[in-house]
Amino acid sequence: MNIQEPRILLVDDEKDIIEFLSYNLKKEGFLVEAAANGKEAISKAVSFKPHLILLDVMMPGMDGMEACDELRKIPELQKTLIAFLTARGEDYSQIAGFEAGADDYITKPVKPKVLLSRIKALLKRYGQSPAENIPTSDEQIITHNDITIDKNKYIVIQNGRQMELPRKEFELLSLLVSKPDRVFTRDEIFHQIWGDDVIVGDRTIDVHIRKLREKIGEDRIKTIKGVGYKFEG
Amino acid sequence: MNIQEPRILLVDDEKDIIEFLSYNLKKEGFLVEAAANGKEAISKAVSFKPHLILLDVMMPGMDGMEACDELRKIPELQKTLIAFLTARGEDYSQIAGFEAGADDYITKPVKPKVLLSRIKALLKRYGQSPAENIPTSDEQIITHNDITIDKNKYIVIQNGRQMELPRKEFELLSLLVSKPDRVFTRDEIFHQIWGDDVIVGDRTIDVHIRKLREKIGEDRIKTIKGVGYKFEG
DNA sequence: CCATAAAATTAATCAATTGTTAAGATGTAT
DNA sequence: ATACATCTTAACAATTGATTAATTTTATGG
Repeated sequence: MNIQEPRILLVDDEKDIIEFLSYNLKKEGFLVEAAANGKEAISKAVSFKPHLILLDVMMPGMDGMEACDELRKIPELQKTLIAFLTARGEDYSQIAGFEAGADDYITKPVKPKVLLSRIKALLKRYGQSPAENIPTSDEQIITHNDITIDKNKYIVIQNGRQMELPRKEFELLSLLVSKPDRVFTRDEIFHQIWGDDVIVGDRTIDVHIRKLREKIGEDRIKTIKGVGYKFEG
Repeated sequence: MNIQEPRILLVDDEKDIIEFLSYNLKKEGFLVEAAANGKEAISKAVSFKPHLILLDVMMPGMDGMEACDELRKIPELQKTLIAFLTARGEDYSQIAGFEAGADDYITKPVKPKVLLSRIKALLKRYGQSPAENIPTSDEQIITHNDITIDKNKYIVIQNGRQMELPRKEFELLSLLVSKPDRVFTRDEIFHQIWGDDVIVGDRTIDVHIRKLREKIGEDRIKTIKGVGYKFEG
């Protein structure tokens, strides 16, 4: 059986609460990440792909309800559960309308035991077995928009067109696509693909980038001058 | 639980005050060390690596402002918060300009409760609290009001509009936005962005500031003449 | 209110980084 | 061994970004 810990994303602006919850959840074997506000929550949710998001309703900036709205719009998070954390006695009137987006409510303060049973119930109820459709981190197949990279077969598929890339080009592309939009510095790239002790000239990377651009399209890999390259989604 | 207490370095030449503050802070669970003058402050800061330094402005020998200047040049203390302690009614004229480098002001005499809430607010605001242990992913995102800076993607988002800034401009903006309303002296800016050994003319910073203002709006970066710049929230 | 130093502005110049191309080196399969 | 693919390098071009220089504007203390 493919046992993988359920991933939980905590979103709360109060560090104390994050810490408290985090400690208790980790102790139970959950993988936990935290975000301090709505924006952070969204970006972390995308990368972390949690099974469950515990979302504080009242937060500065983008609050929990807005955040929930945004989260619900993200395709990859369609099956992700969202539970609202509300302070006891908090004005329910505005929250009520948002029942729609939330899978559960949990009132703070909450005892660890209660929290855990609620979470387990939630995960069980919706049969959210991680292996189902949520890509795991060590996945051998990376897909992003029109591009799919199969590290096992060593092939790249773009719009159904299958390509075989030379090793270096393949590794370079895999690296960039593994974190779309993230900038990889030249140093990082050297370190990842050539290793620490191989020394190659400055222009080597450019040439590989050049060939990749020829093959997958000129505008997919963006240069950030003085910094590095990134793959654009 | 493995919580690491925040470390606070007190710098004041009056023993009474040190004792008074020290007692109150320790009672709240902070780790406290003391120094009686600027030089001592610097050497203790290096070894103690405090999260926060409470710095008396008026001291014999190297005074608080000088000390602050020196402290800001030490790379390991880049994230350290510095709050000035000023005697009520102290000649503000010279201090005013020296908002530079300080993250907060506290006027003496100060009631323990007030001091504590100020300290907690500071630590919370800049996320230097002990709860920092929570594993953060490799995302470095600074958000302040309408502006979000994503260092991984090397982009700035303002009201949903995404911009790509050249390296120096990006770094300069990141620096200023990292501590809104805090004044950064030109010296500090040079140290942080150009490093110690690069020498460039005086007007270089102005030009970069100019370009930033063109891009993010004229009134976001404020000039404090004779001192430096700050990003306004 | 003026004198003065600091900062803003603008355009021009300079510097650094990356792009491009082709050739040669290295490796690999038949 | 030969042919082919891949990787790297070198030389130069192109581009972008950073800095300076010259001038005007602004802020501040006397």
